Amino acid sequence: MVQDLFGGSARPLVRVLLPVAVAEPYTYRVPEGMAPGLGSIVRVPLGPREVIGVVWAVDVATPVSPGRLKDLLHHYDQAPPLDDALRALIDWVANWTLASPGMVLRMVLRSEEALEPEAPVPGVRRIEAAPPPERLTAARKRVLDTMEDGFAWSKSGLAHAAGVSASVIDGLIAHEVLEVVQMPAVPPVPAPDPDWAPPTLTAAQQVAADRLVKAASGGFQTFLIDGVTGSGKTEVYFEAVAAALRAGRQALILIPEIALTSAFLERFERRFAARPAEWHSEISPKQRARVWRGVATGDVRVVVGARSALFLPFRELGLIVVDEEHDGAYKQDDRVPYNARDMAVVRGHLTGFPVILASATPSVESQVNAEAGRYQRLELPERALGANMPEIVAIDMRQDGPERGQWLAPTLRRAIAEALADGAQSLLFLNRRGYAPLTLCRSCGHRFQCPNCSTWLIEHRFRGQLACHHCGHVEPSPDHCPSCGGTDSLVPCGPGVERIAEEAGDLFPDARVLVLSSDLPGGAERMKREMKVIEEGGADIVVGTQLVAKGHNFPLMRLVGVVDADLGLANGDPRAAERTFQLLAQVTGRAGRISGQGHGMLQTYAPEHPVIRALARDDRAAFYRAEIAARRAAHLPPFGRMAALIISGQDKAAAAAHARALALCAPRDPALTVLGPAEAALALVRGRHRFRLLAMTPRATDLQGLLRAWLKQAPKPRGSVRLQVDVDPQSFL
DNA sequence: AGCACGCCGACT
DNA sequence: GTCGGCGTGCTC
Repeated sequence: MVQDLFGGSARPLVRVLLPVAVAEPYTYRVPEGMAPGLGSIVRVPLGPREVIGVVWAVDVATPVSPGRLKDLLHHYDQAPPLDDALRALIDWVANWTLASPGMVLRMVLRSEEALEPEAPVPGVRRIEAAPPPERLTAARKRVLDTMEDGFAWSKSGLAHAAGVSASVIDGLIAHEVLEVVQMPAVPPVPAPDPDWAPPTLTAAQQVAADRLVKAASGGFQTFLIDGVTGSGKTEVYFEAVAAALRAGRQALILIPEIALTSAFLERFERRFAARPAEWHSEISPKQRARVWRGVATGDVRVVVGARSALFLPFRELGLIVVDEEHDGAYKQDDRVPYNARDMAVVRGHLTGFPVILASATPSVESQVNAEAGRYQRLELPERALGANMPEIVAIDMRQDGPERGQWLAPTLRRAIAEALADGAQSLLFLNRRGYAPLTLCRSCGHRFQCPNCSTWLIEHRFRGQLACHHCGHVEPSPDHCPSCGGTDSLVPCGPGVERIAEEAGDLFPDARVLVLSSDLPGGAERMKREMKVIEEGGADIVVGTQLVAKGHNFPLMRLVGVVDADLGLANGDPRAAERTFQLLAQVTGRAGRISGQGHGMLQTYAPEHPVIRALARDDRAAFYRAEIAARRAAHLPPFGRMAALIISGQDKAAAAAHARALALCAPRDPALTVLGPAEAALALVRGRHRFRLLAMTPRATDLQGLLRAWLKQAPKPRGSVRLQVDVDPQSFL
């Protein structure tokens, strides 16, 4: 207690971080009888409303005039405080992403409900002293028989178990045979058993698993499990999870897609006899609160979740696994722009536990980190179960292309025919939805364009529509040209999956052809059904977009034909080659995954491109060598830093002035090249409200410092300014 | 006049 | 992030 000038006792002050986009924590008075410590979760007044926040510093001097100070409203003393390591992570991530710490805290405090203990569930129990009811009907007898064990039951659970309706139970309560009691809330998930079903591992898997198990009880270390499709990475890191559990620690497994969780959870259950807790954007508020609470108290031992699970308040986290670490879904682009893969490594470093990254096609960043010795590489070069990797060949479309208006090369057609003859499945992969990406008028040259965007409209023949894949605009398919009025003059240009399916149907009229594309009517349910149909051999030829690349195993798939392997290589994204390589490796890896009898064909006009050559020669190392050299030469990530300054708002003149300011400050650093102010200015002239500047420098600290200083001194434009830095932080740990 | 909307600054 | 205040412009 501090004596103030007037001899009265001044209340101690604390700084509270609020889930609000302000630069620093705010100061509040601690009222009598409240004793929050570092990390305590509190409720405070903020302007006209109340918000929750976390105590970031205690016993501080007031930075604002005492007259403005307000009192803490409440201390959530039932909720465990955020520990030092988690608070350090919040500050670290805020500093790294240039977001306000409050916005990072917001990702931690995702469930206000979780701060109060879970309300007990009302249940019913037999009143022991009470005799059976006078009229013991069959239904009533079933209820009492079910309750022989003497335990309390939930009403609905009891009704279900006894096969009666809830009114029978209400009747027994009214007759004072049963009483209503408060049952403690059920734990969110049962505890997993690390020794339930240990797998039989191959020699290579065993070597990797042994190293992980050894590291599991130790401090920070990052592993990269670099294993081909089907090599059994999951079994290997499950052993690390088991070791963490045995050591009394919690484990977190991050996976990229929500859509894949259910299959993954089942797999986990087979190994550990219990489902892990689930965490992603779709879970119900109640379950979210349960998992959050359970993670904080230690009742939940393993969480499987999407990137946001990284910010859960684990009590004794001892391992993070990042599965498919190369996946773009780990990046968040809005609010706090972070990559959960990198922040997982940061969390492991701050708390002191191992982190495992796993992929069949690791990101270039992780390959470089492994080469530099920052990550321990664990290689699984062969498929488990003795299956062979598919043989991949490139088809040079300049020499072996089909006739005009057709898209499947003769070599690929022969391979499909062979697969059909053997009763095996083929997958034709084309990452383009719809029938044709462009519709053209042959007589006047009119091209159908989106009224909102500057892109072409994609024909969807099954639906009879033209659609814009950027904004969702749709219009009915035209029967004449709106420009010259010509009928019969409209021609579709280029293929989409629908058109490939049509061609396959024409070539093989007896084959059952099935299209898999994310825009199929019927939603997730239909998709599940279709996947099952394929799995059970109900289709001969599957034509699919990107979604066939992930998750699902097709046991009968023998041939994978990539219709346009060059698609995606040409766009200006610095990661275009890497992404294409990863996608095509994943897709062709679907072939013969179970049978070991598979092959892939890549239709290409650029057979000498490093991506195509690496895939066709089954020489992944060659791809990474070429890509790493190219990145190094161009100062691209992970050697250069790529940042995007996004200025959004209505005031074009102010935003344009900012673009010029950045362009002007760039030459001060000879290593900094600013690409894009001209494009950005152009976008502004065209009336867009957003643009990007891409800036690159070999040293991230330079770029960050430069941009931060510039953001501080520059006049604030109307609208908002957001800075996004896309850089792998390993070199700063 | 009445209000819908967008912008902007404050929030301890 | 969220709120209230305020100016602008449109409608009853």
